[in-house]
Amino acid sequence: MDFEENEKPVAVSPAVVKRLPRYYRYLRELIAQGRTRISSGELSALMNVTASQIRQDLNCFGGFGQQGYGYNVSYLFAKISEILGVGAGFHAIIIGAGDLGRALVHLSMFEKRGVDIVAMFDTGEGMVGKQFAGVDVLPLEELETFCTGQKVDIGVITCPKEQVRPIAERLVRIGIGGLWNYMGVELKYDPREIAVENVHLGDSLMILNYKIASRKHARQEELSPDGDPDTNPLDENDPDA
Amino acid sequence: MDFEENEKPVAVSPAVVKRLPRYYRYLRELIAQGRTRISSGELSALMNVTASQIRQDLNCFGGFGQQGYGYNVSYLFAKISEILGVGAGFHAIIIGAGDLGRALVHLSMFEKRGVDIVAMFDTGEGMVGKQFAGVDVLPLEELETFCTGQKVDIGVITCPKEQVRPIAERLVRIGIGGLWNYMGVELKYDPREIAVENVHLGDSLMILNYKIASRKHARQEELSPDGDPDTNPLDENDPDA
DNA sequence: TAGATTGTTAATCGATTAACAATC
DNA sequence: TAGATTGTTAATCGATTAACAATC
Repeated sequence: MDFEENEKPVAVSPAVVKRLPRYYRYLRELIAQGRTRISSGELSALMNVTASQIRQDLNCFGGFGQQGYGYNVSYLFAKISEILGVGAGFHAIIIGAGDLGRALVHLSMFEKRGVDIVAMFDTGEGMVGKQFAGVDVLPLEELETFCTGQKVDIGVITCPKEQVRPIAERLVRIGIGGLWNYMGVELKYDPREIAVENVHLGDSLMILNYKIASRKHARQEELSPDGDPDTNPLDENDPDA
Repeated sequence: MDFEENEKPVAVSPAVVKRLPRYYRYLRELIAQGRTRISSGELSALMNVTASQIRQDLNCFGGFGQQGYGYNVSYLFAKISEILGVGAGFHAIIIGAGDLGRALVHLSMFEKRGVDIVAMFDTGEGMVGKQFAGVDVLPLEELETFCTGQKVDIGVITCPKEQVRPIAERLVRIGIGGLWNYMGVELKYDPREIAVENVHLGDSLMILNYKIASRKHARQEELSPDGDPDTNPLDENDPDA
């Protein structure tokens, strides 16, 4: 339970939160396969994490299992879905109808997770008035009018870098629930005021670069004799990272 | 240096590696501003991390600073760039010329980080032969021919989910350096065989969802003065479900 | 009941922060 | 030199894993 006896909410550690979507994916897959029941041991083998971690993680939110039985797959999936706000009926708008914004609106990601894209916004003459995946592109000036006329929870930021901060500011003023920021511009808001999730694609590319470059170095080391058998061989099994 | 005296490579912790791209961005910005010198203390204030962590992180790779002076910004930037493989002249191909692939090829991300996109691949009649951002879309059958005829380091995977595993397999066989996987399909390879970096956009959206949803619950807690202290409701974070 | 497996506490491990001696 | 600030070791904190009693 994430409430102590005095009913004060206890923050779930970020490490745990980061793992939740992965549980969600695996459980969805298990349901698709018709599994009705699974133990932490079986799930651990499947996901390459310890059974202990699975039980510990799930117990941050409540006792979802049953001793001697394991977990009921659909019940557990329902619980995790609920925790992750799937089915909360969140509405999103996309700011920027450029390549990235248009790619996002076409992906099934949002609807698969119960998030409804209700509008896109752009300044460019070329884009305003068009439709992508059935979503209208509205002029940026109408942002406030639109958002007061209808519930909007998430602002997806894909506009040019220079506009990121002013637009974030406008969305905060509107009282939107969260920002999904793709532009690599760092936004500093009090998390109690607005939730921010940054997608740093460039950072991810750099990390891949690093892995490739460092593997090359390691290889070159391998070739030179010195090879000492009792080294631990870069043992990184983290499939997700 | 990440080599000990005996020249054995010591694995840098994933926590440190994840932070490197952020240092890279801040240093690039400092250079743009004309800064020539910075101390760990100043950088820590700027980046909102401890000075201790900055010094600790940088020292995994070598002594880049100077006591009593701090760090030379361009030197440090050059070092981090090198560690991250910027300027290593990596070549990338994009598998899948759908919305996502086309969005990626248009972003300046790759060239800004010294990675060259040398081709896109697709099966669809509609796409093969077209050009996006000056990059040709080739038929998927030519994957092997193309990659043996020219150095390719990175495969960006944006093709349909069902094709992800077979295509990854082909790229591994070709001996490509790393995969940048956007499709949320988990790939399990020995990191010594191929580097894999997964971009789970759906997971990121879920985490944002979680933050928004849990903030709402916290708010509601604030409002209700004090719940019944000794109830153990399995589900108090279930106002809407 | 006996076997299985959770929920949970305790032990271990890793990562972050603090402190300070080295040194520019 | 004196002041500043690194590089590095030691202390703290948090997260993961192991162990086991509770219990289905």
